[in-house]
Amino acid sequence: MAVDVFAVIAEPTRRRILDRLRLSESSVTELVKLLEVSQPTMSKHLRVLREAGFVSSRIEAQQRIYRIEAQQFRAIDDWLTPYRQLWGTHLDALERHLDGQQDR
Amino acid sequence: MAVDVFAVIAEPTRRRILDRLRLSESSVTELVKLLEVSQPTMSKHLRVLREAGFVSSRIEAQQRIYRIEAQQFRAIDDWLTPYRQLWGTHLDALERHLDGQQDR
DNA sequence: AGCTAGTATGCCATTTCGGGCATATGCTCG
DNA sequence: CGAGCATATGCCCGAAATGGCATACTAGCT
Repeated sequence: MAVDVFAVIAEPTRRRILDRLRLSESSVTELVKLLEVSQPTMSKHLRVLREAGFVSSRIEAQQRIYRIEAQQFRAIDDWLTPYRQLWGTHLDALERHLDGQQDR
Repeated sequence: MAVDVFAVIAEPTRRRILDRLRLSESSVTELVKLLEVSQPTMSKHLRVLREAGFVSSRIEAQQRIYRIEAQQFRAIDDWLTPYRQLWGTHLDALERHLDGQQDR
C-alpha cells in the first residue's frame, strides 16, 4: 500500500534533500557532502523518497543520479486546495469557477 | 521552539480533524462523535493543532469551540511554491514574474 | 579475477508518538 | 456549594522511525 505522502515530508532531512534536488539532480555522494549526513542515512532517506514517488533515480556508471518528481507535490497541492479559500487566494480561474461563493 | 508544521499534519487523524473543521467550527464532543475517536485522543490532537497554530479555540459555556486558522496552511503553501514550477502551474502572475526561466 | 568507488541494506539502540484508561480541572446551574 | 457535563492531563505501553556502524552488493577498471 502506498506510503503516506505527509509522513514522508515530515522528516526535516528529507525536506532538505528535496530542496536540494529541486535545484539540480545529484548523485548520492554529492548529496552526502552537501547536506552533511552519513551515506547510509542518505541512502535510507532517498529510498523513502523514491518509494513515495518524490524522486526517481537513474544509473550512471556506478552512481545513482537522483532527481525530483512533480507528482507527489501535486498531491500535496491538491490536499491544500480546499483550504486555500481560508485566505482567499485563487489558484487560477478554475478554482474561482468551482466555488462562486467565497469572499466571505 | 516552534513545532514543525509538517510533523503536525503527518498524523492522519489530525488531517481528518482539519478536514472537518474546514467545513464548520465544532466543539470537542461534536468532533469526537463525528470522527469516532476517544475524547482524550481528540483533546490531545486538538492541543497539538492549537499549539501549532492550525486551529484556535474559544470558550462557550462549558464547551470549547474549535475553528480552523489559515496561517499555517499558508506556510505549507509557501513551502510548496518553489516546487510548483515542476509542473508548470502558475499561482498567479506574480510567480511567473519571479522566475522568467523555467519551461526548461 | 581482484580491487575499488559508489550505494544499499541489516542490525541495534534510542527516542518519539499515539492510544487507552483513569483522573483532574473548569464551568454552570440548582 | 454540591453535582454533573465538557474538556484537559498524566501515566503507561506498544509501535514505528531514525541514526550509527558494519557489511553486502554492483559496476567498471586494470
